Amino acid sequence: MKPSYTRIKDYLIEQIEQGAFAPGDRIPAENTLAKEFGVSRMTANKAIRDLVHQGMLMRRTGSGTYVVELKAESSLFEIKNIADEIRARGGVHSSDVNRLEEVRALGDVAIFLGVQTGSRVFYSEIVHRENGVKIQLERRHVNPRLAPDYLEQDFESQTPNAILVARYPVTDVEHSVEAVHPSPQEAALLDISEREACLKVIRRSWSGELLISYTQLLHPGSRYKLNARFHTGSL
Amino acid sequence: MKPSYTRIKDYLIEQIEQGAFAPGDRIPAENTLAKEFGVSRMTANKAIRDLVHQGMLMRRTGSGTYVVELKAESSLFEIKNIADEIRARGGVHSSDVNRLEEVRALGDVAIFLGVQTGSRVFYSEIVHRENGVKIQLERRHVNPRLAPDYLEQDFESQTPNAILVARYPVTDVEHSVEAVHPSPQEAALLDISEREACLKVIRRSWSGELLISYTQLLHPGSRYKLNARFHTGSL
DNA sequence: TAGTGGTCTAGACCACCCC
DNA sequence: GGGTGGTCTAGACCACTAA
Repeated sequence: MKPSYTRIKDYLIEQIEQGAFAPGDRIPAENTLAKEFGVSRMTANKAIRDLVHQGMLMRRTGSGTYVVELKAESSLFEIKNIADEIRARGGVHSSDVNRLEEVRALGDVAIFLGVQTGSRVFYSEIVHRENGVKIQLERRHVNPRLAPDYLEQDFESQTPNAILVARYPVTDVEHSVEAVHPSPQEAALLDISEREACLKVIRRSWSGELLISYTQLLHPGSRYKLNARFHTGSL
Repeated sequence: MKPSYTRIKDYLIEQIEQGAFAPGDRIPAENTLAKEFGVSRMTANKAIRDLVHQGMLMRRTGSGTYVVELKAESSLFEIKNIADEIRARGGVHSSDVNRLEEVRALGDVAIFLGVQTGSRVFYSEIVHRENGVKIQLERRHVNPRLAPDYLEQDFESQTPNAILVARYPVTDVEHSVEAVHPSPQEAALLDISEREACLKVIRRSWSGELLISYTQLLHPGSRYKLNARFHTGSL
């Protein structure tokens, strides 16, 4: 038998998801809910308390219990691709494929991709725009064994990330983040000054033991901010 | 008049901090605590529930309530303090306490700390050095209710982070990262040019639902890089 | 002043864990 | 079987908010 507070929780969640209780709205009082569901006030209290704890509701003594306003928390460090991230913010994503070819892995790239220096790897270079504004230069090296047809994909309609993630479940990601100034080439690609501070993110992703890709992301400092939130506790 | 469940909470926190209840230990049962403190079981329950929610205790139905094992820092983006980070690299950490005072929370600070605009909060401003080189300007606002003696700590021997983490298990962290140029004041504090790209990290940390601190970290781009690795899969 | 959440009581029954 | 937490009741008093 399910605890009876779950009936109240489920009801509230449903109303909120359907929009019957919109963000900022006040929900029925503890006493009201208790009466309607035929339980004691402490039981209604537990249902509400759980949802407050979950971040869905907030309470004000003497005033009422309210549906929390949407938190604008955008993408974290997770494997979300930039197109989704932009759409989630309500923006329009577009991109230009600048280069798409097979290259020889040299230096850092070979080391980080874990292949022999000089071996052939796939390379894509794409500029991503949010509402027409260039916000990311993505340069990606892909292990060709894992995605033999990588170069034949349609990158105008899908991002490289989406293509790879669809095929290989990403189990590990490593990031390094630093502030740099762009090279003249990079500045030109992003239409910014060489003087502008940029956020450079280097990402390596694995599927199990396999290193899938090595990616450099360059963002104009004035146009982009990274967000990440972690929950590490036991609740 | 303080609610009576706080007496039980305070007692438990004290015992845990003093080591009387060590990680992994079972604490007295709800009934026992209720009897000893002369309250009803529901009241003892609320005290325990709060500490579970805060991540300090964990419960097992039918077995008991246990002190949570301290999770050593996950190697993520986490709560590692910069002194440990530097030492882990084999470097020598030192720091200068630049400011240490009570200030009024204004604007962003009040919003992000979740306190009333104009209310008093603790503020510390510290420059951290690795092998003598300045690599981080740390500006931290602390919720005074959570650490009333914050300003009396010895920040030359401990970092603010270490002090706070020792007291409150951090369950949630939120970061935002961007590339910026330093203000003239910031440049002076870090001995860098105003032209240098800097990594600006804003971090908020929670213990359960309590917002502990709001911290701004500024790093010279040429001297610092952030690293993070996540394991996300089931593989 | 009426309504709301915050706290509290003194019981109760149950499922679960461990002995 | 005895102890533990999970849930639940039917009341209660209080501080705070809003009208």
